[in-house]
Amino acid sequence: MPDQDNLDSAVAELGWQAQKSAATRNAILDSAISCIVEYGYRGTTTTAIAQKAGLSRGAMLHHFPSKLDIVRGAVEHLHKKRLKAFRKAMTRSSEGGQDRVLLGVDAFFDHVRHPLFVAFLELSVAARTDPELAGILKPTAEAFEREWYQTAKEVFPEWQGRDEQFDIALDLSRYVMEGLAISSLTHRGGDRDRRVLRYLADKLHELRDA
Amino acid sequence: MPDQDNLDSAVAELGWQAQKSAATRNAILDSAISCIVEYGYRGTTTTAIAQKAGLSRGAMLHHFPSKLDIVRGAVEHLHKKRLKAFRKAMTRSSEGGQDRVLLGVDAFFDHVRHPLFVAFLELSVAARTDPELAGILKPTAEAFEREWYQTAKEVFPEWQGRDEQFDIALDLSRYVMEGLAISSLTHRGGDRDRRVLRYLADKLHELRDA
DNA sequence: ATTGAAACCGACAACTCTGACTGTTAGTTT
DNA sequence: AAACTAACAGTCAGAGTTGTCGGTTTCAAT
Repeated sequence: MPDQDNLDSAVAELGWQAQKSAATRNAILDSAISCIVEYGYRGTTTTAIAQKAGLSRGAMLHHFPSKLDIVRGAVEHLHKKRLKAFRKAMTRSSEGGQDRVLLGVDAFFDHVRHPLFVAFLELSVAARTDPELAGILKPTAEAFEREWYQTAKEVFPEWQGRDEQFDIALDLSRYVMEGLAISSLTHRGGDRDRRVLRYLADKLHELRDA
Repeated sequence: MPDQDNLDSAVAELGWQAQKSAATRNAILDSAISCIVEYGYRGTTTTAIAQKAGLSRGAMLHHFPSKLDIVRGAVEHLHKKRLKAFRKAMTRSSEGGQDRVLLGVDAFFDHVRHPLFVAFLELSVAARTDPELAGILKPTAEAFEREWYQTAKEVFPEWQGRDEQFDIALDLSRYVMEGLAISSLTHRGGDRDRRVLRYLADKLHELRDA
């Protein structure tokens, strides 16, 4: 056991190599997600990932033996990042003492316009015609949904006892948001989008109070 | 002018070759759309299109010199088919004398679960990272949206004078439906989806009557 | 019937991506 | 200090995709 607790505990605990390895792995996974956003899932090549991560293909294939290994890691990586970002945005919005519903809607809207959601959308669509990817994505996506639901329930405790309304509110919000997100891929609806969001917030209020 | 109006007017007007050419082109475009649904846009190869259309690659490339030409044709083809199917479903639903809103919601829901919508979704997502495809798809998608809106207005004349409510109703329906469609790619929500649709129909009634 | 054009077929070269391989440098252990 | 392991780089062959090209069959017109 190398237990010379003196200077850099991270170095001491992991060693330089292990630390560098972890950093490189992170860089690769970040690069993979970035490539998925920039080139699409099927357009993402190992060459591009390595290049954007700043190392050679050979080096990358040392950390992840095959492309599918990278994908596995990237999906997991994305899942964690997305959940963290969602939780952060939601709790932050719930702290502003004003209209919690409205803040939540805005935060959610930001969430589906974030590159991380684009990456997820890209993966979801690709998984439809790629069984291997589907096998990787499906469990993670289901886990995300469960944790997402749990988070929402924690952040909005004032809905307690209104379970059915809360479920409808969540589902409705989610579908509107995601529909909005994919529609914004082709068309740029500014005012009409805002109007729908306002209407949505209005209905959420009703669901909570009525 | 070969005007021997005797038996087959189509043959007489077009000639066997022209007729066969048109039929083959249709088969190719149908095959292309089918491949997009089955293999995804980036996974669609000219080999697969030709095979599914039942002719050789060489023959296909006689009708469409390049893959991009096929894509152009397929996008246009898809646009027409989708609009026709939508109009048909909507007018049919409006004829059933019962709850027109509910029938419309069901028809719309069927529409976004149809393979043609899947193909459109596939193209939309691919276009995000493919400028050439985007250049082809964007004008067509915009045209579809305009004609879709027009159709809806014709089919539901009882909303006349309630333009703002009607716009909200349409946008809301569309986003919920499309969000529902992409969510169904990963998860299979049966009851909860139905509940949201019921809620949606309820709100559409409100928008119309209130 | 023969000539021309259009539909159709198969083979080919150029390109790209992936995974496997060999070699090199840097850090760790004894 | 030596043996060992991990990180990294570059090259290679194989598979797949696209577009081009020459050749064959089928229809139309003179």
